[in-house]
Amino acid sequence: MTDTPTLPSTDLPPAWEPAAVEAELYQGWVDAGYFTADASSDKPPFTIVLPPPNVTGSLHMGHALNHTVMDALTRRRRMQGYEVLWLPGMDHAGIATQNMVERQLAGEGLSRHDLGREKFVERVWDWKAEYGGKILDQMRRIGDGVDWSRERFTMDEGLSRAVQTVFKRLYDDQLIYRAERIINWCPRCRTALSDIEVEHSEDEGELVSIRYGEGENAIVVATTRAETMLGDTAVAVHPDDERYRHLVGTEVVLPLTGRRIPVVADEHVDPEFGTGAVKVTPAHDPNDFEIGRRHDLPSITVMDTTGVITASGPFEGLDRFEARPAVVAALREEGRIVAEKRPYLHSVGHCSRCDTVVEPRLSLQWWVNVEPLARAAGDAVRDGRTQIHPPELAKRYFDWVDNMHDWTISRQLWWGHRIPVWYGPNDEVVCVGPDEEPPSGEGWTQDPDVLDTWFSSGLWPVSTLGWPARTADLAKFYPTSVLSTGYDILFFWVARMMMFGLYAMDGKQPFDHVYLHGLIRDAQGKKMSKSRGNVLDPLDWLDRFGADATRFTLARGANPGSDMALAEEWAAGSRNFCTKLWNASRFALMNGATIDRPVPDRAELTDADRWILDRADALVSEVDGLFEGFQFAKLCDALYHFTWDLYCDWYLELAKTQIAEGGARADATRAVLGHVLDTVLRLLHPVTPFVTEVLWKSLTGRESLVVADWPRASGAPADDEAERRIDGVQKLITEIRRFRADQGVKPGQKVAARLSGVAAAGLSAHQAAVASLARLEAPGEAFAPSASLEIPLADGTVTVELDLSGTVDVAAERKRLTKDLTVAEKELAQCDAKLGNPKFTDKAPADVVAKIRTRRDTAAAEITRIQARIAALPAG
RNA sequence: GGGCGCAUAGCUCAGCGGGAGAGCACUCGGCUUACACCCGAGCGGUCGCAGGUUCGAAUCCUGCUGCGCCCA
Repeated sequence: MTDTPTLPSTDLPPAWEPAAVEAELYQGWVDAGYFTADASSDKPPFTIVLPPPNVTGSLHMGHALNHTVMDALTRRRRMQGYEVLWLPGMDHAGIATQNMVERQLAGEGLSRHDLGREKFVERVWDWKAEYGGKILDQMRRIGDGVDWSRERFTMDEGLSRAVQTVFKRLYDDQLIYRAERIINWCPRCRTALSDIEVEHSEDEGELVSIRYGEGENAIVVATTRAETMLGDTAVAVHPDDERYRHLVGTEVVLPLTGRRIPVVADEHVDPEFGTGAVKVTPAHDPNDFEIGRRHDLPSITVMDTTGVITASGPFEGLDRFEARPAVVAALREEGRIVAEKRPYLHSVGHCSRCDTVVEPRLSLQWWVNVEPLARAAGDAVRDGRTQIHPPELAKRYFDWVDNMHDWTISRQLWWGHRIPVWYGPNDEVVCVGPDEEPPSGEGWTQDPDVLDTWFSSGLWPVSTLGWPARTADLAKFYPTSVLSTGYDILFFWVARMMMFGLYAMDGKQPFDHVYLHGLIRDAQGKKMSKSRGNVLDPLDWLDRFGADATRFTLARGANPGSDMALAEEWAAGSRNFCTKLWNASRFALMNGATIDRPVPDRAELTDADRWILDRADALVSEVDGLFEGFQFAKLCDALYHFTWDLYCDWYLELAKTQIAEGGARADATRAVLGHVLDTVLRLLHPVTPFVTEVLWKSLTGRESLVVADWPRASGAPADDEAERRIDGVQKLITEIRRFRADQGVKPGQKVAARLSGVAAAGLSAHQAAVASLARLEAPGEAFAPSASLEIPLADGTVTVELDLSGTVDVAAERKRLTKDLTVAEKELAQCDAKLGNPKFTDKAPADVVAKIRTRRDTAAAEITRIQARIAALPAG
């Protein structure tokens, strides 16, 4: 072995410090125009529209995961030569934003009504200019390669035009209508909500049974919302229910009010539930509304829009939650309370924005008849135009779109797209398209309400590309390639975008693939929540571990269809990986790793060279397949394993001896080091763009990895013999290390050793490597072997005699051999059991039987060998 | 109430018909000339329970138990 050459320095700093360089790198990429898409390009398109975050939002772990996924997908496609458009933007988040600004006004002692509609909306725009869009800067920090020149906002002029266009078109197609129905009403936000903006939870309440009527005609009903009895207009029973048959058609007196209400028979009453009789409040319950419709009952609204009782009487002016016990108390005083069950667990709807208990309320609203739209949205997935990943979630999608209720789209807000409908003095209703003049003159007024935010964000995949205009962007980049989001947003995003995209684009689906990732949880798999105090902040991770480590952690946890647990240790591990890559690259560069010199012909290469090149080839194929299948966790694991366990732990170590040889061998090694590193950096770049960019520029001297080519497997057949010999080298080294550790030899201490059987095992060329990695030195004149070990390899057994210059720890050696013996005996027993079963040898495939025979023979030989070793050990 | 999913090493998760795996944690030994954010070695599992199918089951089927999610 020659002297170790002094290592040349590189231009890389000794440690990877992400915080120092990330912002500058990112700005460089933006300035270079790498992320700006060209609609006139000849390259095949690859498009992702960012599910627009709320203008009020800031980056949380869920976003960070989704952005990592989208950035990885787009960066890979860009390297593969696609014309990539990743389009960013935000939605105006009607309720959330209006709440935010109203809170701000409240601090000044004002309400929005003090300002008036026009001034209030101006104020919201001011708010947006000053505070909105924090998340856009956070996207830069995480490294999102989005096309900032195409950034959009749902309230932009162009997108507003799209909204008005589609509204008009749907209205003309009679798919938008106005109707008075029971809707979900948030008394705090004072607006209607759609079904999916209501979250149900099992809450404790009280089930009160109330007796209506007297004597023979008495009938008992139960309710958890006693205050609604003020609005009862009937009692309903099942038509076949013998208990109540005599009462159907009669009237009972409604307590507290003195009103007489009918007893009606209705098929939808469940006679098994409770007393089998239900109170009917058509203005405050969806089921009761339906009963009311069937029996032509009046609807009496007993609350105002803030949940305060309006029914005249002692309860007027009380909030619904004050009125509830007050009504019960009054009923009790009249002796009408038959039973009270408390606590009583039942499902209660809450506003998804503010958590206020939703009040079902009779209200005149605008609706979308979703039936034809939802059927088209289902069909696009059914016939494979759009694929959902993972496919298991398609079922959930179908369940939703196939059973979707009509969609309430009007919101009683000021911030949003105002409904383009004018009402005339003689009950005229006119829907106005974007290029039409609204009717003017005495008595004409525009509908005061705005549209659900999802109405505009449902148009996002088409409106951001310029629709309804036939733009070059729309022609080039629609349908989009992938929509990525959490599975919890399936109904919000995917369903609505599918419905509108298909409708607007005459049946052309808005995306080819839908990738649904899991939700982020804490280290124990618990949901993150402020109240639990287990929320992890991606910005904190970006500061402390860097963008690459944050991204790698998230991508590595992204197994399809399942949630991911996260903890700081995960991020620290990824940071360590980046550091490892950094140091390995520095080492390779110090040793002259290069891509400028081609890798020599196979015949000129060592086993180690061929082995690592073959493994790199396999890695490229594996990573490609995993990317195509959205298998982010697995591709990260594959890259991690290759980089750390193969490239660093073995190839770099083997390369040390090859470089020490000098001459052509060293030059060839430098080429292999460089080419494999180049491949790894390219493959890692979509997930960890920053560290790979710095290293790759240093390795290649080229402009940027962002626009480098994606690697391809060479297609050369793998050298199985080289692999078998490297396996042998690894086993030899590992066994010697194990023996040394068992014997308590210090890792750094060199041990004189004599190897025999190396040539027969085919490892003559690898003696220097074994000596180096197992810390062996050549036997000197005084060589006195005190221990020996036999290591069976594929092509022969190598015997290693070691001079431990002292006594051997016989107990440790016996323990080690005994353990090996136990393993071999277990193996033998298992194999014999199988081979002794004629059904196995008859029925199992021949290759399986042959494999078991080989294993049996190997185990038997091992047992013989180890038993001899144990017998030869000195006593004690 | 209806539907779906999950139960594998201390923790988080891969594996989904023929030799129980990874990361982290833990134990032991090391500043071995890229890296202590490291290196080397190791410990650790009747694969939830009970049946069934099969030559063979962590892997397929049925039931049970526990947990989670979605919808009503």
